[in-house]
Amino acid sequence: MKMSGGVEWGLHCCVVLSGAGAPVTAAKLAELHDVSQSYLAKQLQLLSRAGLVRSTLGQSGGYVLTRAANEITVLDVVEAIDGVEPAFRCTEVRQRGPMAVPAERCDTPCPIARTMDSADRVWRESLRRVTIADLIADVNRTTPPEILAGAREWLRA
Amino acid sequence: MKMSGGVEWGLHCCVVLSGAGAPVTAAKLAELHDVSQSYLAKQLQLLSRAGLVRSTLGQSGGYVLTRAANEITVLDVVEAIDGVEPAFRCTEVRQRGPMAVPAERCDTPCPIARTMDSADRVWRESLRRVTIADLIADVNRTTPPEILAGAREWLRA
DNA sequence: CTTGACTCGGACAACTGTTGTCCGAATAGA
DNA sequence: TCTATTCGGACAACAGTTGTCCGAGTCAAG
Repeated sequence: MKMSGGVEWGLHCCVVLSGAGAPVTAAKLAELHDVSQSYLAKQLQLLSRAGLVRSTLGQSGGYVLTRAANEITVLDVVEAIDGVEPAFRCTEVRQRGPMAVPAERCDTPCPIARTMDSADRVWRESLRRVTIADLIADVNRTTPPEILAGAREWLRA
Repeated sequence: MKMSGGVEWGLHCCVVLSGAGAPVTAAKLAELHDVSQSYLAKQLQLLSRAGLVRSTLGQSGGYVLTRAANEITVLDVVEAIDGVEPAFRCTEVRQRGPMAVPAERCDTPCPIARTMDSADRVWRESLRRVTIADLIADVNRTTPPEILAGAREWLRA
């Protein structure tokens, strides 16, 4: 089980976008994070489709967050890039084979599916509790101020 | 993000093995669940490596649980088949690019990684709370008794 | 004790999904 | 009007998972 690597990039991009007041291009975001520009563009498309960022075309265009940082949860980004499908999907094994349980007796979901579903729910709930604003606060607290200022300046240029 | 489909099979096998007193062959388990015999064998190998089941060779051989059903958690099976690696892996983007944070200033993990780690922990904790015995109790409560008896008989034959 | 048939175990392909790249359509500014 | 610059979706390469096979080892019966 592996989450898409684009989730990490997407979250970093949201943090950066929140700090910059003006639109930032995909190329700049890619260079800043030292990742493939073309591939990061795809992740930004996913964020755009999900309505988390808005893109403006032409000169001096780029990406901007559509909401305030404290209105965007980590779960929003994860689901936008990695999808909303739960990791476990019940295939109803109990309805197959020589000792199959008839479908009309399967009104309640399989206990295995229920267990997985419950775990998935607490996982998502945990991610929903953290917002981009929380991440930013943590970054501001743990990274040297001169680097933060440098990054802000580098983005402007 | 998608969990290996073998996890579902492995859990069903554990439930069945717990009910049968004698060793059950991979072929029988595959036929009972109507899944590929060769592929299920691989999942059983993983369970064997993890020490959850013990295999006996030769005639009248097969698989048996090594512990009582209430001593095996769902998480045990998930980690045996799907691996113990967390879904999210931090690639330390902050240490890359033109505004890289020097490694010696990165003693605390990235807030993104911390968030993901925390979610992963509650997910695993949720799965650890449920044992095979719990699943069996649920199955016994929700499936028609005649089918349970039939399956037990079918396994013996 | 010999034989024989049956078991699991690891090595070998096929396939789906993710990762990565490219060029065209559309846009804002000069 | 024109040009430079932007994003967006279509096109390959790679990896991991899924699926299959045959050989080594083992127990039971004769």
